[in-house]
Amino acid sequence: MALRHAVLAALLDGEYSGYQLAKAFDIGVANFWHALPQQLYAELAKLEKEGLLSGRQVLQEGRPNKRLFRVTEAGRAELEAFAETVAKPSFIRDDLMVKVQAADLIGTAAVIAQLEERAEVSKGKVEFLTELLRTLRGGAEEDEYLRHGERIGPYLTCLRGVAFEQETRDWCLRIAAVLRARQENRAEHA
Amino acid sequence: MALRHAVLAALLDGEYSGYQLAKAFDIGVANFWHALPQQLYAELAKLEKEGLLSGRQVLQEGRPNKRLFRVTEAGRAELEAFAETVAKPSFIRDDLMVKVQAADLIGTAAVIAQLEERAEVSKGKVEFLTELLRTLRGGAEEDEYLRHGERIGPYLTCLRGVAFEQETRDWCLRIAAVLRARQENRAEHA
DNA sequence: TCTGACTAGTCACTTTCTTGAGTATGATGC
DNA sequence: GCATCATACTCAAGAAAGTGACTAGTCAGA
Repeated sequence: MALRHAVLAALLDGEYSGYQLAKAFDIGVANFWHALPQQLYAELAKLEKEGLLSGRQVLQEGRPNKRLFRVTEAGRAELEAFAETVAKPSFIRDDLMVKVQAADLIGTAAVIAQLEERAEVSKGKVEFLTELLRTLRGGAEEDEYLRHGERIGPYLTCLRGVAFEQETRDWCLRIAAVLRARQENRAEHA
Repeated sequence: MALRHAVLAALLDGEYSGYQLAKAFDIGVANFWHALPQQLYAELAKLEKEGLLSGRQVLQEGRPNKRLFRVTEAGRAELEAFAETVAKPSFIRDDLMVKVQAADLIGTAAVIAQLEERAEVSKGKVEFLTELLRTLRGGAEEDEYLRHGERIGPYLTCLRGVAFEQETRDWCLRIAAVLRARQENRAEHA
């Protein structure tokens, strides 16, 4: 049971449909939790059945109807209890790093290309998240916002997201350069 | 199919038993792939059956016998093919960040304590990994090692691990301070 | 002498995740 | 005019991962 808490935490900020929640997971929540839309729909249904969320149907014209969910008092209590439990260590899985681990014993050309591609993606995310941070804090300075803003949770996780993506970008570029240099070096000595 | 490649990449550095592999996963591989011993044993068996690994029994005295595995030519080819496929985006899950996301709508005392605890853990990892890096590069300077070292894959992923843990530590301490300040602020105005 | 940690695994069960497809409507772009 | 994208989901099957318990001998320390 783990996704449930990520969903509850994401829904604290308002009423969302499964579809909107999936978007939110792509944008902000992705900084600390990865999940596919199908999982979210399933989890929402389960949480509603358990009374941690309440859903209501919203009829729409010109587009499909939707169900909006909000966290119930029981849901909030569940999160509260979760916050007290010991946190598991953070969990990472990254294909690209597996490839880098193997790098000198397999061909590196493809890996270099992928590192540079990932660096580009991360750069895009940094820009996007930086903009998102600006939006979240409104006109305020960061320090001011962190001291007196009402809802800083999403801002804080987003800060971490920016740092992570920045790190990713730097690392990818550095490693790509290292591998490229070795490739050239080998070519010279061949 | 994903753990298999992490296992193959980890085994490139020599012959390991399942038990040793589990250790390796705790130390270096944990920087990019998380897996439990039971999964590893199961995966080793599967990979052997498919011919990507070959295992041999080693009889021991004073302790249980063990099976050592090495990557076969087919295994290397599999990794080679894997390196060419597009890498999935990195996959993160972190309980602690879920708690921070919810932070201002639930009690923060426990979260602050956990942030500080995690910061300590990360500090320990930074120290450990920094030492590991020193060992890996022998007496050489980093630049020199990266240019001419024979096997730099594990070093490169380890570099990333250090950066990640350092980042984690900084973030945890900063967020803990922010949350603490808000707590005190509220107490004053109450 | 007993406890607990280390080595070296195995087995069974359950939950979770991923993959891939299907449904339906409206708007937007070429 | 057709294709594709956006909204808004649902379903099923299969692969992967996680949980917990169990075996069994050795060695070090209280």
